[in-house]
Amino acid sequence: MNHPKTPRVSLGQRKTRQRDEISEVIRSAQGPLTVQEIYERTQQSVPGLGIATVYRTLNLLQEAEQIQTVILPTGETRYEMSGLGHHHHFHCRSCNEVYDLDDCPVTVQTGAAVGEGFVVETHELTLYGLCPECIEAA
Amino acid sequence: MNHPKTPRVSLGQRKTRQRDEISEVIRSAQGPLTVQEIYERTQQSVPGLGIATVYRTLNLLQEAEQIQTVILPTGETRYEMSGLGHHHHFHCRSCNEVYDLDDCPVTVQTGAAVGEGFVVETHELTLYGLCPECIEAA
DNA sequence: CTAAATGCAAAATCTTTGCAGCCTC
DNA sequence: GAGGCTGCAAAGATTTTGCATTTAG
Repeated sequence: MNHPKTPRVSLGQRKTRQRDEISEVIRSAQGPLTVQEIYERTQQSVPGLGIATVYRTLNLLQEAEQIQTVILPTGETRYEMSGLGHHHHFHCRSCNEVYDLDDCPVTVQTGAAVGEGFVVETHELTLYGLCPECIEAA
Repeated sequence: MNHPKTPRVSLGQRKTRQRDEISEVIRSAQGPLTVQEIYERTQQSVPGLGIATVYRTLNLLQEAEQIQTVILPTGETRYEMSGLGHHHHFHCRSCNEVYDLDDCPVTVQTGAAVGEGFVVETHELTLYGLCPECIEAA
């Protein structure tokens, strides 16, 4: 019996500086970030990192359910780590910063709010206003 | 004194079939429509109407505050007539149809939900689930 | 070494804009 | 008629993809 070269069936992904840094930037943020923010922040530790790599990595992390997309009612797309549980966001209209909310102020009276026959499974909420820093600065 | 030709200062916009139809399509919808939906529906009464005209008219109507943009948490941009008052939307995850809600199930406890120092001025809510037709079809 | 990951640039989307001809007013 | 409006096509903006090269394992 001969020794067939073990066919390396490596399905796993590789660990790279780029991916590590992109993950880290998202993980250490206090709220969801835009692609541009992620791109700019990763430049500091991994100069030359391409925007395509950011997009590719974001899609990967999303499929791996390590991060999730947050699309604000303004149309702005942002990314944050998943596993934060049910929560919503506060969007400061002055500095544009987005904060995570701990509480959910929504109580959905299933039929009432919509009309008979609708089944509400989930909801998305975004609050707008001014954050403490912008109020102070005003 | 001579008679200078009265300079026609017509700042107003003109009434055209295209604009009429785009307005009408939005006004007669039961919920916010996508650009494609508006485009397709107008083709029926005004064949040849270009997509650029749809975009231009949507921007016009928006500046005139006759319609407003609705961006769903999926990233889908839709348009609906304004003057509907404070309301939210129900998005059917099966047929993708969007319905207007009459009731607002959100009671924001200003400080509580966010933390001290935040001032909540407004909010956006989208409910997800199944509409009556899709439940029936299931 | 081998194949996955990267960076660059080209391609694919979606939306806006320039321009010649058309149509309101 | 004059100037706004339209349709077409080109230009932007954003995200994805192809490919040669680099790099992790």
